Amino acid sequence: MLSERRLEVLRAIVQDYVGTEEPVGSKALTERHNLGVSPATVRNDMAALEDEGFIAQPHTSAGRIPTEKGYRLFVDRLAGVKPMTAPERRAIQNFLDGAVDLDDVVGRTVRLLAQLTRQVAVVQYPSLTRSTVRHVELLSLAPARVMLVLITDTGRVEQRVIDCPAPFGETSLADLRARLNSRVAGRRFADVPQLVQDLPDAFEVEDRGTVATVLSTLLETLVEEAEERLMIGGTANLTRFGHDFPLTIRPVLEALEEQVVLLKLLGEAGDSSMTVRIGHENKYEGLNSTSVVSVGYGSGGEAVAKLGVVGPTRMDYPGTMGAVRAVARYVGQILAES
Amino acid sequence: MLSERRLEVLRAIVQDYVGTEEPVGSKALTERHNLGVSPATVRNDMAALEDEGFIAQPHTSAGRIPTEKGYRLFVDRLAGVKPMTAPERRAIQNFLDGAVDLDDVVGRTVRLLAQLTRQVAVVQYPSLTRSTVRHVELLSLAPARVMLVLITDTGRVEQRVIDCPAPFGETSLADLRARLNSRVAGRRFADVPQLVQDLPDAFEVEDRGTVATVLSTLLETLVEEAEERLMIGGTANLTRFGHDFPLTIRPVLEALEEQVVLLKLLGEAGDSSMTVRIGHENKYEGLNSTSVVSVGYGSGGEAVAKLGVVGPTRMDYPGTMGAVRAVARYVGQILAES
DNA sequence: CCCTGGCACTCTTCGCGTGCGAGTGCCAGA
DNA sequence: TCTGGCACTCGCACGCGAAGAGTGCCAGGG
Repeated sequence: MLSERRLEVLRAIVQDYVGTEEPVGSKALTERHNLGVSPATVRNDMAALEDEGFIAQPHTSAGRIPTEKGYRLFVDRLAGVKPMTAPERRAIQNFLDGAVDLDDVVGRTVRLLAQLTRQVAVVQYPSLTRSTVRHVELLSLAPARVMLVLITDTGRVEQRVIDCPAPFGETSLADLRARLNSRVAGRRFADVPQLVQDLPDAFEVEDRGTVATVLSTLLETLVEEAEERLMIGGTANLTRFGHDFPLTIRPVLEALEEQVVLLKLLGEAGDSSMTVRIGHENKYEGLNSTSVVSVGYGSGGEAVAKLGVVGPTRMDYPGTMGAVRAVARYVGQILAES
Repeated sequence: MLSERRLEVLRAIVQDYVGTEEPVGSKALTERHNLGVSPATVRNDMAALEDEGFIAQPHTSAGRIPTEKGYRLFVDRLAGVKPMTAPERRAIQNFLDGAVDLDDVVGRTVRLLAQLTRQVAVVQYPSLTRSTVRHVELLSLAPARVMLVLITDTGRVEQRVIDCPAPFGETSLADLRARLNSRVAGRRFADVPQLVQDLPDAFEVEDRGTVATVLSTLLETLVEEAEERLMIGGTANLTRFGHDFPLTIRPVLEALEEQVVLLKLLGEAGDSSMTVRIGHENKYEGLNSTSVVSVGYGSGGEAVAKLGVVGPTRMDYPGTMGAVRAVARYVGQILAES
């Protein structure tokens, strides 16, 4: 078991290393933090911490740097979430408030997050599966051609053009539109299939084929578009990554281009609560030298999507977590308002 | 005036340097290309080329590398466009043929181009200034809250939530919807402002404020929508850039995130014909160490947008130009089909 | 039992001098 | 106008030594 002071030493090491990016030695530690003990004592503690695998030496005559296990302990037990200052919060709110539509909200969020954390930001579009239907619109383009427009409560809009098996009158269309909306408006996507199951029965025989086509297109759209989208930004911050550039940065850029990888990454990260994945805790090996801080955000109490940042394992965890949490909150508010 | 052989020497220098990334000396040149003359002669030619500013020496005892002026001459007079091989062309076509919608076409194009050229690819979405309005939908969310949904003939959908100055009844809403659509459906974006100008006059006094608000939001949306979008990809290829990483790569990443910069860049590049901008020919200084190869593409004879790649000035110009041209052609075909 | 000061030891880093080699410029001759 | 020869310049890799940072260990004191 590690004594209180040893944990304190670990915290000090992490903080210093994150600040300076250089291995930290016992003497420097006692000077920068008043631990109340001598360098020699700190050395003993460091030896113990190294035995436990929380810190390591790059080479024999260098100071210590935290291991992934060390960061893990730091995040779990030693560090809180650093709250944003009032001006920062105001700035966040102001910046997000100007958004005109969902794309804009996501775009602003990603820029904001990248700027606040000085790292790469990733923002997932509100998921369709967890959204509710605000409205379904049907437009007649031609006698046997209908456009289906699906609008979610988070502001996402999807549309499809449907070729009907038979001409479909305006009145039937209006009827279908009304019935459809009365059933699904305000309901969750997941529930839609059951809700519309028996809908064709309410129509004349000659219209049933068209109604069925429209419904199946609707369901199809729900499935297809449930496929998540996301936006990334702040890749220029990758240049602050480290010294051994090409090797570190390349796989990260590759991972960032593989949206599938990122979506899986965000998906794996628990529920809506804040998740920190450090180094090899990330399954995708291109991201083994990075940490990912993510959190769910949503318009109501429940998360509709995730956002987060990707940065070096050596990152300012409390600050990053604070920024991520704050941004998620305000984005949730913005979405709830619209 | 430069003799034929000297141009030949320049071409050889560019080719070798692009291949090896190392300054090329007179001896190596005579060995790798059979110029039919001795190294000493080549040295004289090199001295002349250097006097003219086409090549330079990094340091006294090193070989020569092309200057931007040298690349310019190479591109203008010494190099053709290397055509794609038949298998390559087939691969391009196959890859693009699978696209299901516009987003997919652009996404595939950007990936393809990045892969073919091993550089950063930029693809602009087809310009919307020539688009027409397919339908305008108005939905009542609350007594004084309306959602505007705009659908274009290219399949793009934009929506805005509008807070009305006064409550707006369902019948008024239906009236506005009908009048609006009868005027603007099928018309070009550019014509919409005049078409709706006198629309408020047709309504009761108490509704005019709301109608005006809706219209101004519509016009605003049209303007925003017409603003071009683009997609980039292959940023991981930036790692192949050179040795002095952080300094070179950072401004490029920053430029790539500034879509405005890129749009301007593509916009400046002449009409639809292939344009090559080398180093400082790019106005934006973050891209001063890069070359941009771009070309217009379109479904018919006319270009609707541009695409291209951003790479180091030391790039394989003939190959890159060949790939860019080929991809642009096939994308044009795909768009024409759909 | 834990903390402390001291001390010897280990490595990395940096500066410096040297030799090597690639590449050049110039010149005289064909 | 081209060619071979030759002296010259420099960047770079290498080896060496000094400096410095940091450690581990040990004996002594609270």
